[in-house]
Order: sequence, then C-alpha cells, then structure tokens
Amino acid sequence: MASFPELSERAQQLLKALVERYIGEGQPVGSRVLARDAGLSPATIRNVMADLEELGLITSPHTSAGRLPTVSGYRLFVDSLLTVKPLHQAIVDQLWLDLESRENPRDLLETASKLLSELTHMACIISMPRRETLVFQHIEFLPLSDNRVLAILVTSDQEIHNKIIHTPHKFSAAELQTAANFFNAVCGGKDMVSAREHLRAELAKERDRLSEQLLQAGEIAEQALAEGGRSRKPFLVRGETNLMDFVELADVDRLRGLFEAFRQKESIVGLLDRCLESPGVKIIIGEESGFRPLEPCSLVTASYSVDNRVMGVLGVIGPTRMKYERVIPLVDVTAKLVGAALNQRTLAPT
Amino acid sequence: MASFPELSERAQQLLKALVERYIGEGQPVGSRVLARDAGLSPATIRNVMADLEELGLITSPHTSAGRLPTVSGYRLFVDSLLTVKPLHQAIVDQLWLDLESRENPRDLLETASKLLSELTHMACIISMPRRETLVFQHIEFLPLSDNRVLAILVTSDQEIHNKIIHTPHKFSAAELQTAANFFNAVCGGKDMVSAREHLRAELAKERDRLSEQLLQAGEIAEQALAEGGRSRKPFLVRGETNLMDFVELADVDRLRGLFEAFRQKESIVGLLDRCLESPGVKIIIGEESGFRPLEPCSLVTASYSVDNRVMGVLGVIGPTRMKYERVIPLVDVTAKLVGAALNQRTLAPT
DNA sequence: TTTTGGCACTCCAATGGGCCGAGTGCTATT
DNA sequence: AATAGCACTCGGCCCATTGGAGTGCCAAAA
Repeated sequence: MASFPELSERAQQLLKALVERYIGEGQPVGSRVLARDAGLSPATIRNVMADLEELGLITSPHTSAGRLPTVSGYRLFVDSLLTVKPLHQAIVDQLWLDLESRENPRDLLETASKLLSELTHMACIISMPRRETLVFQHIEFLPLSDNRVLAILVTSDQEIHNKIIHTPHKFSAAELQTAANFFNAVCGGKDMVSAREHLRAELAKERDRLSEQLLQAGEIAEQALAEGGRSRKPFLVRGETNLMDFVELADVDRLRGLFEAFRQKESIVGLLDRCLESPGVKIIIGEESGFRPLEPCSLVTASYSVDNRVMGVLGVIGPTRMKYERVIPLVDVTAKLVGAALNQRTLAPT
Repeated sequence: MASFPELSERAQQLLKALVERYIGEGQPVGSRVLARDAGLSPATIRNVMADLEELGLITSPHTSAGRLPTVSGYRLFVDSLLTVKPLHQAIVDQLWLDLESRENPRDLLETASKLLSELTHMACIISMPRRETLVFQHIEFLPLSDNRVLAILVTSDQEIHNKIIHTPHKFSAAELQTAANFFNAVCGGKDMVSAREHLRAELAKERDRLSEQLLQAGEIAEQALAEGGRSRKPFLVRGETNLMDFVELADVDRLRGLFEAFRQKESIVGLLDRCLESPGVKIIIGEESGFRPLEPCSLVTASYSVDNRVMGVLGVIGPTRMKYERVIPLVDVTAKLVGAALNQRTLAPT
C-alpha cells in the first residue's frame, strides 16, 4: 500500500475535510467551502488541491467542477485520517438482546444480517460457518422406505443437517444403530473435515475386522459427511433493496449487475474469503474488489470467531460514498456479538 | 366480469391486433399501422377505435399518441381473443427431464422456478406445499443436551422437517422411543392439520390412562407438528432480476416496491391463495391484483396437484405487456409436470 | 349506411441557442 | 507562503423552434 509521507499535515486535514464533505453532500466539493472551514482563502486551497490531484488522491469530473476523492483518496482516508465514532452503548445492548435470544445459528445469522442492513440502510452479507470449523457432534440414521436412509447430523453449534442416502440394500434399524454408535465414537468432537478423513482412515485400517455391513454403512456415512454437513447456501444477503435508494446506484444496469452478483454467489464468496484470514475490520473500496458490478461500491467486513477460530465473515455493501465512521464500528461490533452469541450456543459434546 | 356482446367481430379483431402489436412493440399503436393490416383506411380504424375507447378497452396516453389496451382490454384479450401457441414438445421433454430427476420436493420446486424464470425471462414464484396437503409419515425424537429434544418429522413427500424443542425435564431415549411409537401410530397417514387435531383429541381422551411422561411428550409433539411441519418460507421467488430488463419497469422506485413486496411475502401469499381454489391457469392483470407495487405487472399462475389434491401454486410475474400466448402454456405445462414429478416422489407410508 | 380523404389541431420529443453559476488555473501582489 | 484578481471552461437550465405522429371531425364517395 502506497503511503504518502510527503503529505503535509495541512494537506491531510484538507483531504479529510474534502472526503467528509463529499460523503455528506454527494457532490464535488469546491475550494470555497473548504476555504471557509479552514480559514484560508480559496486560492490557497486550490494550490493544495492541485497537489492532491497530482498525487492521485482526488480528481474533478470536469474542468469547472469541484474535486472528489479517488480510490486512493478513500484508502488514505479510511486508513489514517478517519476518526471512528464509537457506537452508542444502547445500540450495542439492543443488538445483543436481539442476537442472544436466537435459537439456532441459522436464525442468529439471519437476524444479524437483518439488523445490520437496517442499521446501515445498506446491503448486508454474511457467510455461513465453514465446514472446517463445525464440530461433528452426533449422527443418527433413520431407515426410510425404498432402501433409503435418512442421516441426521448434529454439529457443535446445534445446527441440524439432513441427508437422504440411497443404500445398496435395506439396513435394519439395529444395524443402523450399530453403525451410528461406531461413527459417533470415531468422529465425535472432530471438525467436519478431519472427521471425514479420520473416518476414511479408520475404515481402511479396520477393513478386515469390520463386518461387510458396517463397511457399507461407512461409505454411507462418508457421503453424509461430504455434503450434508454444509448448509445449502454458503452465505446470506439481506437488504439488497436498500441499495436502490442511493443516487449513485440509481441506474438499472448497475443494479442489475449487482443483484445478479448477489445471486450467483461465486465471485462474492471469493471476495469474502480474502477477508477470512485475519480478524478485525477490512475495507474494500470500489474497484479494489476487482470485479465490475461492485465498482461503485465499498465493502466493510469483519470476521466472526468462536474460541479464536474464525468461523465466517459478515459485512456491509454500500456506495463508496458511505459513512465509514459509522459503518465500521457497527460491523465490528456486530461481528463480535455474533461470535459471542454463537459461542454461547455452542455446547460441549454430550 | 363484464362481457361485450355489442362488440362487432371487426372491432374484436381490431382490438386483438392492437393488443398484439402493443405487446410486441411497447408503444402506443396508431390507426395507420392497423389500417395496413386490416386493409382499411386509417379513418375507418379511428372510428372503431373511438368506440373501443368509449367502452373502456383502450386509451391513449395523450392526444396525439396511438392507443394502448386498458386492463379491461387486456382482460377481454386473454379471455376470449387470445390464441395460445402450443408448447413445442421438445421443450416439454426437456422440462420433464430436468424436473423428474430431482431428489426432494424442495429441489424440485427450486429447479422448476429456475427453469420457468429462464424460459420466460421474467420472475417466477412458487408456493411450497401447504400443511393441509402434507401427510404425516413418521416422527422421531433425538435427545440433545440441556433438556432439549430434536424432533424429526418425515412427510409423505419425503421432505424432512426438524425442530428443536425445550422440554421441562430430561427424557430418556427409551421414553422418547415410546412416545414416538405412540405418535406414529396415532398420526400416521393423516395430513398435518388433522394429525395435530387428532393427536390433541387422543391425548385428551386417554388422559387418565397415559403416564404423566407421555402426556408431556404429547405436548411436545404438538409443538413439533405446529411449526416444524412447515418449511421456513412459504414460497420461492426466482429470477427477479429479469424484471429489470423491461423498460416499463426501468424505474428504481417501481423496482424497489416490487422487490420489497417479494421479500415481505405476506401480500403475495394472499394473492396466491386466490389462485389456489381451482386448478388451471389464472391470470391477474395489473391493478386487478389490488396492490400497488404490482400495478404495472401481470401474474400468470397455475396450481399444481397430486392425486387431485391441490398442493400449491406456481406462476410468473412480468410486465402487463407480456407474451401471454407463450407464457400461459409454459406455466400450465410446468404446473402439470411439477405435479407429476411430485406424485412420483410421494411414496406410500411405510 | 359505411368508408374514405382531407384538413386543422394537439401534443411530444428532439434540437439548439443563450445565459448563469460554479469552479479552476495562472499570475501579479502583499 | 498566502492572497486577490481575472480570464476561461464547462455543465445545467430555460426556452423557443421545429418536425413528426396521431387524432377528431366533416364532407364527399361508394
């Protein structure tokens, strides 16, 4: 990331004022208004502005318009100029109240996304817990008609996953019970990925000692772990319609691109993965996201964790011209609260 | 519904031509173009048009523009003037191929909505099977930690419903098994609504003979039946973004209203219920729907059934100015195919 | 009686000129 | 280094003009 050590204190303050003003008004800001604030003459301001423009921090859309921040300008602003407003405690309490009462993680994330999108008046996006972080707690098999078995998997966050499995022949209830006991013993307490690997290894090792039946059941459990342990959708998007209120997005083509992107999640998932690694708030501004539909938007994300294990990411999508100083603490706090609520819900294996 | 017996054959043909033209071009159609088609002079056409306008079947947006159909005009058109194009057999086959291979009803409806929205380039809406039509097949209880019980309910369409229930005290696995057996015996084969009523009656009747434990379990099962038997969302909406392509909807406020309506489903559910009663295709044009956001839209719906029991409704939402003669058979056929596929998936109780 | 041609009229949409305001860059001055 | 002054540029707005599309009506033709 480029830093700008050559930037005088005054230039920085001016940039800050300019960005804040632009975020507030949405129109290119001229030298006069800034001059008033700074107690300097417009001409002086213009000189500084010319410098800032040369550094690529601001531009003007045309000759006789004011200036507005470029992506680098925003970058510098959020990285070192911004003073975040701490969140009012009452809001934090309210958030916690709403989140804490949710039964299951799915509900919890649903609520969180709803709250966040309402509070920010923007779109909210939350990735579901990853398979790597879900702990296998308990599996149960239920015989259905037609050589099919219903596998029910309970993970440590008390989420239920179902999968119907087609079996080569009919298993009796007793056989299924035996199998379930075996799997619970082998996999219990492991995360979904290593549970699966462990199960595979165990099956291979004990191949001789296990009955043919159990071996087959093993294959089945493998199947159940493969897909059943993941929720249907990798992430939630809520409040998309809020984006329609922003003038800079009030263009049908743009909106269409955005909404399309929300629906076919792949590219967004990639983006979110970038924010998974480290905890804390991450900001992606405009074209930094690297793909078109999000160009006029910024993304403010934070990962949420349980026991210092990163579970997923949540964040907010809005116009580049958003009130970062309000959004950042909101996202930050929400992520922490979601983590805490999730933690409270995650019980030790029985 | 007002009929127009006083309408001459020629006037009807003219109205038909006008509507078709307007649907095709999207612009008010003048007397000249119609004159060419009809082999009459523009002046003659104008006379007829004046009659049609007086009857409230067409209007002109302003003095020097052509005419376009009013809601009544569309109504008359779809009710008695329209000649539907039969669907190409290849498309039917393809649809069936795609639908028939789906594992569970949820997937099936998901696929159907995707296909329908793609084929029509409009938004598709499908209501999930209603509780009244789902047959209780099997219930199972799984003890969790913390005085909680996981109820697993299998319905006749092989869909799985889960619910976590908080219990006043800890039940043993054996107790739960007994309870499950009891409920399976009492409720098996009944639809969800009457299963619940039946269970309630049974509990009241046998109150003295049943153990306290079983009674409590009964309350629990009641809970499970109440909500667990219904999927989380009452209906699916797919392909909303397609609506952005239509010029008549290319207005952010309109779009916002529409999308908002899709999200908070209540009003839409009411609309769909209207189409539940009788089988066959139903069409709701513009303001007939009776609520604002859908004003510039039409709705083409058909209910789908299994064994002559209406399960739900599916349909398509698009601009009033849509190609009804193509959309109607598509919706019709899809509904039938969904019913057939669902039927194939619905197994007799074990 | 129905159809047609003609004519005056209305209205929209596109075009282009003129003007104002906002803002800049540059230069001379303090 | 900061400022005042000045010429210049550009977008937005208002407004008048024009052309085209279409109508309604009436009188003449079929």
